[in-house]
Amino acid sequence: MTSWLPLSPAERSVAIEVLVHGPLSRTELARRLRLSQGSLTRLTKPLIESGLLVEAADTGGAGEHRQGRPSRPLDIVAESRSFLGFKITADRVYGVLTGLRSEVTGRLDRPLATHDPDAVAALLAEMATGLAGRHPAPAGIGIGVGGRVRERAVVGESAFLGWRDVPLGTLVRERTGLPVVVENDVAALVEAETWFGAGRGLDRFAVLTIGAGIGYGLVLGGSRVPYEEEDRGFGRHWIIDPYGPLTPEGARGSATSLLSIPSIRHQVRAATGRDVGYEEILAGAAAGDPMSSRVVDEAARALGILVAQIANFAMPQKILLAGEGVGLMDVAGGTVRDTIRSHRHPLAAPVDLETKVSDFHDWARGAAVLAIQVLVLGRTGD
Amino acid sequence: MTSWLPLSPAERSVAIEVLVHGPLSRTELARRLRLSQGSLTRLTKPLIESGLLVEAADTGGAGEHRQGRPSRPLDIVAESRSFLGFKITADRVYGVLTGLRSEVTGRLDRPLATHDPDAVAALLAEMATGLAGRHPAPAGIGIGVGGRVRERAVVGESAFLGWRDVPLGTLVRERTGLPVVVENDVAALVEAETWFGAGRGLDRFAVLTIGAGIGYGLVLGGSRVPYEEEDRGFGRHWIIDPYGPLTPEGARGSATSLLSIPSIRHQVRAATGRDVGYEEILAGAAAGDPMSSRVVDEAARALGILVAQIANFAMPQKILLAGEGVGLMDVAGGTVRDTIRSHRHPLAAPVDLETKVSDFHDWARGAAVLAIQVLVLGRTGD
DNA sequence: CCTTTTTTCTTCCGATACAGAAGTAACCCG
DNA sequence: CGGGTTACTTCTGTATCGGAAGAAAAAAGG
Repeated sequence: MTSWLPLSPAERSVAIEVLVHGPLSRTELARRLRLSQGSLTRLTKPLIESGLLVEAADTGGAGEHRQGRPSRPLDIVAESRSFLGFKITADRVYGVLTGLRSEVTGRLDRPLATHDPDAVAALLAEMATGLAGRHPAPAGIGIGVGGRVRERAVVGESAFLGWRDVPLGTLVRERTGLPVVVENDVAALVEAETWFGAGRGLDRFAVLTIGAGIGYGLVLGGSRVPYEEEDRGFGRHWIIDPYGPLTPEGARGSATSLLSIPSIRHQVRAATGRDVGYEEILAGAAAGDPMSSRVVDEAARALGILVAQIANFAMPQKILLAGEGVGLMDVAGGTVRDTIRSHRHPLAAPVDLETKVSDFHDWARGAAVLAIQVLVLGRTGD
Repeated sequence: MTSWLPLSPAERSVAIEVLVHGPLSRTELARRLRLSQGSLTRLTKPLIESGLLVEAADTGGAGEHRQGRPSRPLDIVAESRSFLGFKITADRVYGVLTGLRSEVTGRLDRPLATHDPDAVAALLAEMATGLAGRHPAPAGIGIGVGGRVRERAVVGESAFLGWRDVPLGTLVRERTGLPVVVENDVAALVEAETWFGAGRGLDRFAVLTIGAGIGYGLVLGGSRVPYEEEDRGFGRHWIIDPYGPLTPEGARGSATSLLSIPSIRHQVRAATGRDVGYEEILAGAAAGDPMSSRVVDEAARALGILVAQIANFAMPQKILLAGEGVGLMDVAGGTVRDTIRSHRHPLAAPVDLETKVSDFHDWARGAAVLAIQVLVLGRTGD
């Protein structure tokens, strides 16, 4: 799995800086990377010749500079390569086609009829052909799976697919002829947000996902901290309230049983006997329905405690809430914020909390970013 | 505050590696620092000539090597420089004299009659003279203070001393003529443990101190994460059990009110009417006294929850419990460990927990380590 | 006891990459 | 049109590294 271009470490740092932080002039790059201007001329020359960078059209006439020779911002040729990203769920596969900046240029999703590894690989290959279409061949494929992934290639264990030691990377590579990177879905989303999203340029950054389960990722010094239990079941044993609700998933009063979408629906169903959708429960709480309000309020307090604990112990500069369940913040954001405050030291810096609703295509985009990192820029991973 | 020697970055990394990881041969150093053997000859030569390093006496005949030319381990000349470290408490000042490896070669403590900054500085200067004795002049002084410290020189705010913006570094430097580094006491202890203690060689490392208050420090990638509320009052707003005890210090059910030594004594006093010492309470719990057992047991569970949360969210490779209150682990270590387990994912890596009883001279030693880092090796700090 | 092997350390050389200085280019302003 | 200003390029000296080859120090083997 060799890198696209043989880049020296300094060249790579230039490429990453431009890729992540938009068009930058050589002088600005020299300042950021603490190199001399002369070095920047030397480093950028081969990158431009190889077609990875271009001198941007013009300063844009933004009136930024007053006098002197105008700067020549350099930009990544985002369209020069394309990447595929996939997210596999229990009953559906979501795929996106992106450029180097991880801008989505195509999306697709297909039902997943069987969990047989070969069939899944075949479906991915078929979707790859469909997505790539008449574009030039993509440079690589990233795949996000809920479960444990080893060496960015083998799915060690995935409960919802019933997989154990499935060499998904090899299976897909054989069918597409493209390099493949497989990673845990939460890990992929975290990396994507670190490079192109909320965590851009930060040193310490945390992501909490709310969906079918609770996911957590911590980024320190630009790289994600690996941990043993990264799996959908992460939050099942984070006990927030020992007297909290008991649901089919997770220990009593755990983050999963208080916050995950299935658990919230379970609680409402257990109390009312009706099967209500998540969005409907949120709407009910907003409208003042007592049963929904009680469950949503409890979830909001749990989320506040969780965020406060992350802020207290891991001390990230920013926390991102992502996933399908963050609509909770729209309905009960005030409760969440109040709870955070009451569980933080009054002198502590306020928590920089960002919310981002993400659908399954966003998860697929995260996987594509992983392919960009590994294949183009030669990041070997952890 | 210039560095002792003008070391190049590569030379500095060699010096630090030898300082922290004991005597090492050139070959071993080359392996660790990913340099060629030739470079190591070049880098070590001036360090040996300047007297900072020496070739250790012999391999020690440890029978380590089978054949071939025996290696020549290099070692820091620990005695070549000495350092002073001080810890200031409300009623007493503790001081130590150490070598480069932070080995203590002298200790002293004096009552603190007044909190007047000039008087404190004068006392420190007097103790410095007493400690240095007939040794050659120390290379620098480190001072640890509970409270906020700015730029490693000015005590921004210290509640127990009643100080605000006291330029302690300057005051002591003027009286001793030596370079001075001032830092928060917990921060200093954390740095010391990172370099020479439990956190040696680790990438992610957490320290939790139990004493008059609760302190916390997180080290990521070799450097400590700075945070706003670093102060004795850190744990006052970590709510562990909302229905927990209410004590004079800290919010109801906070880490401080459940775990700190004054709060534990307060709880026993409130229940029995007698003023009992901390050690006596621990002994009582061990002997089965119901009142002490109840308080100690609750504290142990709180500690377990705290450690589990740190492990869950900050994911350090090791957690060190330090301070005067860690005797709790001897009496109720089982409860602590059980609680940690129940608040962790079953698949999560077991928490590497180390306990270290520390007295006030250990805090002073931490401050001395800070002086070593800053003055000898030119670490500018954060 | 001398040679071979093995490992450590040193010496030397060439390649690389950097900073800094000086020069060139591009644009504004009067 | 020339000075001022800023961006970029070219050039050169230097620092630092890796790699090859050699010297040193010990064990192993005849």
